[in-house]
This record gives sequence, C-alpha cells and structure tokens, in this order.
Amino acid sequence: MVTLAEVARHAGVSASTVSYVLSGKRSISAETRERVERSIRQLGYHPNAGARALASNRSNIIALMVPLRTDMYVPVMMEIAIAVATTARTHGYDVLLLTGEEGPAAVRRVTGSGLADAMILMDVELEDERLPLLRESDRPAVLIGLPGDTTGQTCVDLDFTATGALCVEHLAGLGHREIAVVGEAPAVYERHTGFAERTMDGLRSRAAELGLRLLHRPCEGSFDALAGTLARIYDERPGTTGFIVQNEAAVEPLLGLLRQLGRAVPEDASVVAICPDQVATQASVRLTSVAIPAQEMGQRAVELVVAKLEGRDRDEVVLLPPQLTVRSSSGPAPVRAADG
Amino acid sequence: MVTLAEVARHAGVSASTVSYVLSGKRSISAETRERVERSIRQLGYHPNAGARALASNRSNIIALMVPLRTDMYVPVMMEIAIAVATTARTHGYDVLLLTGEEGPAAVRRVTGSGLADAMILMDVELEDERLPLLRESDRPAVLIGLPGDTTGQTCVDLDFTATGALCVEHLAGLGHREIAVVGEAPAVYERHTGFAERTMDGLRSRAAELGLRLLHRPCEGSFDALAGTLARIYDERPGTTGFIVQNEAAVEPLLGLLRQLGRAVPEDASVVAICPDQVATQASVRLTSVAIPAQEMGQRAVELVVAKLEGRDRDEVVLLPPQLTVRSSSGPAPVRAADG
DNA sequence: GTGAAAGCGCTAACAG
DNA sequence: CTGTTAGCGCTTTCAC
Repeated sequence: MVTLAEVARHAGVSASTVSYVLSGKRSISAETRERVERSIRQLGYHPNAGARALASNRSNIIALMVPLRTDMYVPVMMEIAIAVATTARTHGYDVLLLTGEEGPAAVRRVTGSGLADAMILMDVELEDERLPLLRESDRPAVLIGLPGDTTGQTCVDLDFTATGALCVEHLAGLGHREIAVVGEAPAVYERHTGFAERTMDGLRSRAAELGLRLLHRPCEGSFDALAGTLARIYDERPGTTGFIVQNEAAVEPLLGLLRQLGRAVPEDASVVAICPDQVATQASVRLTSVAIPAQEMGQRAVELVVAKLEGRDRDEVVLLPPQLTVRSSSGPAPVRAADG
Repeated sequence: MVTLAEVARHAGVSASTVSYVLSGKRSISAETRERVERSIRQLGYHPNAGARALASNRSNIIALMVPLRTDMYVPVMMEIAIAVATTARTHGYDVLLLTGEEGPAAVRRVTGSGLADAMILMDVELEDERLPLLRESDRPAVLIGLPGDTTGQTCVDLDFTATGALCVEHLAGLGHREIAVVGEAPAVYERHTGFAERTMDGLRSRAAELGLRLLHRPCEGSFDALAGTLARIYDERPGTTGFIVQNEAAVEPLLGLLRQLGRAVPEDASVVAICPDQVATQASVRLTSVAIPAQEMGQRAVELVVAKLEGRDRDEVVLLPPQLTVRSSSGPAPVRAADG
C-alpha cells in the first residue's frame, strides 16, 4: 500500500506538503505541486480513508436511512437514494446505506462512532423515533418528508398540500363537480403518514372553496381491491366524473377497470395522478399528473446537509412546488343530463 | 467525545483490556468484563470508526455498486440493496452505496483508499469494465449476475437458463405447442445482457427438445409498444396459446390487451411470467410465475463476501434454482380445430 | 512557500 | 488474565 510518506519521499518534499497539495488548504508553488502530483500518479497513491477520518475527525460519509417498510412506492425511494448518492459524490461525500431494520439505534451508532458526518432520513413519520436521537447527536441531519414538529429541523419534501389543491383546481377548471380520490393503502393513513394527510388537506380545503364534492377512498394496489373500491365509488356517487389517484400501484388497475366499465378516459372520466413522471407516461393512457420530484428531493437533501456541514447554517423547511403536467387523461367534464 | 482511554481509566483497567472486551479476541475475567461494560454504558462510549479502521486495516464496510441505468426493474434492485444492507449488518458490516455514475474508477477509489473491505457489484455485464480493476485490487468481491468469463470470480444469480427451460416445460406440459416470448426492451438484448440471453438459451433449447414453436419479441414496457408487439405475434403465429413474459412493465399491458382482444386467460391463452412474486400476485390475473429471488440474492452475496473476508476461500458461481409457482394465469391449451 | 513533529483513537504484538 | 507500547496514515499547528 502506498502511503503519503512514500509519495513525499518520491517527490522530495515533506509529508505536510503532500497533504496540502491534496487538500488545497495552503498555497503551493506550481512546480512543487506538479512534482507531487506526478509522484501521486506514478505511485498510484490513494489517501487512506481511515487515517484521514481519524486525523481530520471527518469521514466524508453521509448516512442515508431508508425505511424498511415496503408499502411505499419503491422506485421513488430508489430514485431518491441514487440521487443522494450521486449528488453526494459531487460534493466529495460517499453514502452509507442504512435500513430501518436496526431501528433508531442506528442513528446513535453511526453518529457516535463518527462513521458518518451527517444523516439524511427518508420516509419520516409524524412522531419519528429517530428525531430525539438526532437532536442529541451533534451531527447535522436533513429529513426527506415532514415530521409533525419541524422546529430545529431541516426538511425537504414536495408541497403535498399545494399538490392536492392543484389537482382539484385542474379538475374544477374542466368543469368537474364530483371527484373521487383513490388513495394509498389504508395502513398509510392509519399511521398518519404526513404526505398522505397533507395531500388530503389540500384536496379537501380547495374542494370546499370551489364547492366540489370530494370522496376519499384508501385502497390497496391490487386489481381486486380496486374493483371493489371503484364499484363503491360509483355506487355512492354515480355522478363522479373526476378521479385523483395517489397510489402508483392503483393507476393501471383503475384505467383497466374504467375501460371495462365502458367509461372512456377522458371523455367520460378524467384521471389526475400524483406519481412519478415515468408512471404517468408509461400508463395505458398518458396521465395528467403532478410529478413526485424524487431526484430533486435527493439532490436538495444533499445540498442542505452539505451546507450544514460546511457551517453555512440552514434550518429550513424546503417545500418543492408541485407541477401539474396535462396529458391525455383529463378533459372537460361530460355534460350532465340534469344540467342547464 | 468519549474515547477508549477514558473508558479504561473509568473502569480502572488498561486500554488494551477495553479493546479486548470489545473484540472478544482474548479471554477476560467475568468481573473485569462487567466493570468495563458498565463504564462503556455509563459514559456512552462508541468506538471511533476511523481510528479502528486505521489501526486494524479494516473498515467493516462493504461497498455495493448499483447500476445507474434505469431500464431494469427498479424494485428488484432496491430489494437486493436492502437485503444486502440488512444482511451485512448481521455480520457487523455497513454498506456503502455506489452508483454507476462514477464508472469503474469508483472501484479503484474505494478499494484503494481502504474505504471498503470488499465489494458487491450488481447488474454485471458480460464484458464488465469493472472486473479487471477488481482483479488488480486485492479486495474480495462478489458479483450479482454473471459476466462472460467467471474464472476467478464469485457470482450469485438466478439460474436463468433453468428458468427458461422451466417455463417452457410448464406450458408444454399443459399441451401448448406455440409459444410467444415477450421479452425485455430491445436495448437489453442489444447490450447482450447475460440474464436475458441465458433465459433465451434455456427457452430455446428446451423448446427444441420438446418440439415447440417459439417466437421471441423484445418489447418496451409501454402499453402502446406492447399493443404493436402483440398484434405482430398473433399475425405471424395465429396459433399462439402460450406466453412467457420477462418484462415486469409489460405484464399488466399484456393482460389488459389480451382482455381487449377477447382472449380469456387462462382459457384461451396461458401466461407465465418471470418476475418478482409481488408483481405476479398483484397483477389483474394472479400469474403463474418463476420468482426473481431478490432477497436471497442479496443475502447470498453478502454471505459469500463475508466468507471471503474471513479467509474461508470461495470462488464459486452460485446459481439459485428457479421455482415456478402455478397461479391462475396458466391452464390447458385450448383444443385446436385442426387437431386429432 | 515549506518542514518538523505532535497527535487523532484504536489494535495487536510483546511482556509478564 | 492483564498491562505496556509501538505504530496505523494522515492533518495541522508551530516554526521558519
């Protein structure tokens, strides 16, 4: 293994000079720098991560804690994770992957050991057990998702309240008066997941403002479950013409069932989805949708955490504004017989 | 920050004793051990990862390199990654998440710096650029997927050849004579992805042995693309009664289209999928399928890599035997008019 | 602009 | 069964 000392000897300089060439923390004459860099290349030197961490008290590692649960849409988690990893690299950090398995204790282990300089937590719950531990550790952290109490916490998330409102506005603008919301699995609401509730808040308050009727039905992602849910929706509210779906797994079953029922999209029924663009564009009908900006969330999380690591203070809640893209699944509400 | 020295002082023992209590590498009297453990707890001591790595020359980190590409089915990648992370923890290792972004250079960086003790590579290609770098690094590695040349390499993968054969056997056993294979996106075959080709090998050779006609059509996962593909299949081979799908995104579109065409599953057409169980059970028809054992692959990869790290030598190719689960999408071939 | 040298916190001989 | 001690390879004062 090549050490810094060997590089120094080879280049005819001192160890500290090599170190400073590497870190750029003090000025080096062009000539010296060049000699050192050549030696580094010739010897194939790689600074030892452990030694560096010990001496500098920084590991250059950011821990990313992903949920163990699997009832959330997995590709989004993955996309965030990948975005975190690649963005972190551009800032000189590597990413340590922690699963929920170990529980809150992982927070203590990782920060206590100095394994990671900072943490990013995904899938934050309203009363997240990890947050108290985070507070007592001195390491910076960023949450993806919003806890109930955000004081002293830095968070990134899509503005789900605005997202809900936006969906309702779009359908209202097209003349729809009765809207059904096909939601996440019941378990998601039962554990009071923040994003789901915030979406409902946005949905409900804008619907109230605009005088629309809104029916919310949580739903498992299976075809059968959705068949039941849809039947009940049409049973309770036969006049339903607009659907808002917040459940990736339910998208295709919903479209298939509407087809089976002879309801043409968007002529008889409009569908607006809250889902990643990929899902919206690959569905059997290209879906009008509000995108889940997974990449941007991962990227912003890293940028916030790096800012904190570099002392640029930042305790803020970043809510990304929703963007609705009109595609082929939404159109004017059908004219009702009773109308006029 | 609490150090080992402070723990030693607090417990009235030497530093090495504390170290050995932690590592268990030499016997300690019950009384001493207890005293030390109490001090550790009282002081809230966590061994410093950097110092440990430096002194022991082992970071207790396994690097996991996931592909950047996104045309593979993401949930499987995620499931493998999670399985790797949780299994690694049970062996005392953490997992560093590397993306393909950085390219093969990441291998050098991570092994060269001693950041990771070993690597696990996902989505290995037939001529993978990372393999030569792996060979010259002294660190153990395990591949998930098979490269063209496996000599001196430890690999884990589903036995896709056997998987292909198994699918054909199942349909043949039900009396199907003309089978269409709905494959991955064309790009997957164009870059000669190992698993896709091995599946085709198994499919073709068993079909030949059993005297079945086999038609292979690569296909993008979109509804429209599949509509075209399916039309062509029925055009070329009107007698097709069996489908084998190896493309998660194509599953639901295929089922929807068959429905639209008035072909009942499994009465008129049988469908066998090669996909994760979750996809098979959540589809609009519960699919007869060969499972992709994502968890087991991740787990086995970790076990192999840990075995190597502990000196238990193991250069082997582990091919997991496929398992076909019969569900509601496959049945006896319809009786043909021309038959008998 | 460069060097010398003191640790960072831990492990693992070596000694008893 | 326990203690002493010499590093591990790097960063960072301090000194020039």
